Amino acid sequence: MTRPLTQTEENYLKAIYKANEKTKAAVNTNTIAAYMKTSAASVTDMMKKLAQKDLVIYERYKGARLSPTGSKTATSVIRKHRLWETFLVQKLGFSWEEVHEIAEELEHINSDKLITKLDEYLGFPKYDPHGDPIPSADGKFMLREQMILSQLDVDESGILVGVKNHETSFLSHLNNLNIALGTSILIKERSGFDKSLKVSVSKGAEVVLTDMVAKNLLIRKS
Amino acid sequence: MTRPLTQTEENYLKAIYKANEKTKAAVNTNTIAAYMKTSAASVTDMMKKLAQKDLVIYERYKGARLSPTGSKTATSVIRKHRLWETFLVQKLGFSWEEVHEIAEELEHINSDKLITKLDEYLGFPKYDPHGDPIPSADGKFMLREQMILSQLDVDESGILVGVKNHETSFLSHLNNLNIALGTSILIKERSGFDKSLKVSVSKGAEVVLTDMVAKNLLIRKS
DNA sequence: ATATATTTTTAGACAACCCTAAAAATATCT
DNA sequence: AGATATTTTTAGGGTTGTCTAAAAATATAT
Repeated sequence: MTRPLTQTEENYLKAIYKANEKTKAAVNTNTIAAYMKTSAASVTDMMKKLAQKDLVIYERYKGARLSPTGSKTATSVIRKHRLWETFLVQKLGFSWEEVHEIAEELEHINSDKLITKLDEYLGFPKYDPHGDPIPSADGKFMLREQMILSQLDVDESGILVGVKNHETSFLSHLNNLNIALGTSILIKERSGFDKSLKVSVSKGAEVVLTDMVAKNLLIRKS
Repeated sequence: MTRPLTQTEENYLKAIYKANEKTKAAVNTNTIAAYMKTSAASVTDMMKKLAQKDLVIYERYKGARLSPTGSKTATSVIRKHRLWETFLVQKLGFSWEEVHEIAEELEHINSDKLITKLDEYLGFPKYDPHGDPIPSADGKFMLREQMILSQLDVDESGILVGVKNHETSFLSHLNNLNIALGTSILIKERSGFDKSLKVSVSKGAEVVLTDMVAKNLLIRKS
């Protein structure tokens, strides 16, 4: 009788997943606490519990990594999150900065059939409204060539395929600049002083992007 | 700082709502316990808590009724449940006996905007896939003339507009008989012995309905 | 390498929701 | 009305997930 995980447990797994996506090294207690906006003590408690359920590999004072099962679970939650975000934007007409919070709730709904049907209904999307890849049912991510806008040279151009920052304020800022997924961006000038870029957006309006913005834009060179 | 209700609290309110829909009288502790599949002791605890939050009017040993706020909340949860059921059937292609459980989870997602947009996406449906009325955002139900199939006389006919029983087994039974919402049913014969009915379905096949089935079919006379 | 700072764990406690068993209140029967 | 049966509440306790404060382990600095 393996009972389903609680939302909290799923969120811890997701936090660990996101924290070590690249490194695969063990994640600190404090790092998890920051992700979860909770205390280190609570994290320790939860790591013991998740380790006992074989979802996490945990050594005291050394941090935690996901077990294969834990990793599969985390990926499945991310899949659900991104499919729901896609639904909210494509079908219900939400804008990309509104959907994260709602999807944080929807991702915990428990029904494989629901997700299978939702995926089908959406036409098996490979990327969500922020350009993040949607893992397939067996946990595989679609990878793509991408680079950060700040790495482009003057006179080079790219198409926006993703964003590294998902905060509402950042996404709204892009809305104001008329920058969305698929928008083409051509670098016109780079300031030697603060690295800010003058770019032309969709072969039209010229706008200035601070380096802080440019660092968060993922593009495919065009 | 009114924090949102927990799923459990919402489910208790829904249970009280359903238990006294007609009578409006106070609901027994044991009745609520049966609905919630929990112990009477737990119900007493919860009633104290809900009374303290002004969601329920509760007198010890006398049972509970919903306060205006409690009633509004219960109605809103029912609205969400029925809209999600409609979505699952109409958009994702679920069959009517599969959707209740999933909607039990979806009904607790917290976003007014989500429900507003879902309602619009579905074309402001007035009835869910079981024929139950979907309350409007301000809590009003669309009422309709309806009667129970067993009340019809021989040679009278009606259109199925709802079902009183929502169990999977009952709904599957209707599927097997080719009876769905909108199906027209004409009474051909009534047995004097066990009140079973011989009916013709959609002006075609003749089938026999036991009284137990006929009692659970809501029809509009045609 | 020893002291200091940081990180992590343990200890003890609280809130939400659940339980069983016993006590109290109410209802029913004769 | 008195006895019995039923319903409801109280008492005491368990689990999950949270917290703060103190103790223990590890890392850093001089």
